[in-house]
Amino acid sequence: MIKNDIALAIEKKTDFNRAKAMSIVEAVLESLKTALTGREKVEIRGFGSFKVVAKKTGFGRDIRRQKQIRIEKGQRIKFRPGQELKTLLSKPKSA
Amino acid sequence: MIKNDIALAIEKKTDFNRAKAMSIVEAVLESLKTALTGREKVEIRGFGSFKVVAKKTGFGRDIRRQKQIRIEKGQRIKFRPGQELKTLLSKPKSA
DNA sequence: ACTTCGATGATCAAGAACGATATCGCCTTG
DNA sequence: CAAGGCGATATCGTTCTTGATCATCGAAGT
Repeated sequence: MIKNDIALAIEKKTDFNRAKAMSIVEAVLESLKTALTGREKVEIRGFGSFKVVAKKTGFGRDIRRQKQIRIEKGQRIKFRPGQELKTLLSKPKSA
Repeated sequence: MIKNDIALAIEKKTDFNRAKAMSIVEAVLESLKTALTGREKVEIRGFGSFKVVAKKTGFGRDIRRQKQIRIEKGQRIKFRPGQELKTLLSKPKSA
């Protein structure tokens, strides 16, 4: 699924045209981006939650030279599915 | 940030009332849920991607009794932030 | 539809997360 | 506003994941 597919879904659920649906989808995504950029935790009941956590992993691998390389620490986004989503995933795909 | 906050953002970006904005947000989330439930990969450029992967972890811990417990295998959702989001997170919070 | 630019995949090592359950906080709803 | 239900947390072991880089596929835009 890509952004366009989501816009299509909105288009069906509302009376907007594709362009408008798309802009709405982007607005939602941008809201999430803004929140996460501010390192704010995003919690959506029934769907899941995004949390920004400091990452401590400090090593990586350079494939060309096959040697370890130092990696700067940074931020990571942790996504945890909510109960509903977990339940849905527990079912055999074609539920 | 919670669902209501996202609806607020939509409310500002459009001319909808809170209720309509909320229903739209839910429509977006439901689209994502549907896709993920079907084990479909969701890829949104600039934001991130969700991928459903089979988890093999098979052991856990019961806190009360402090003993190992068997854990059924299942599905996990992996979220990977896109380049834009990663870039934003690299900046010192109050960019 | 085509072009462009981004995302994925692979690798190796080390660090991190997940897993269940009980409790508390807090989001959600009437 | 109050009540209800869901989500987060902690524990400890095991497994997985990240991390960068290059090529390729695919998403997004024209």
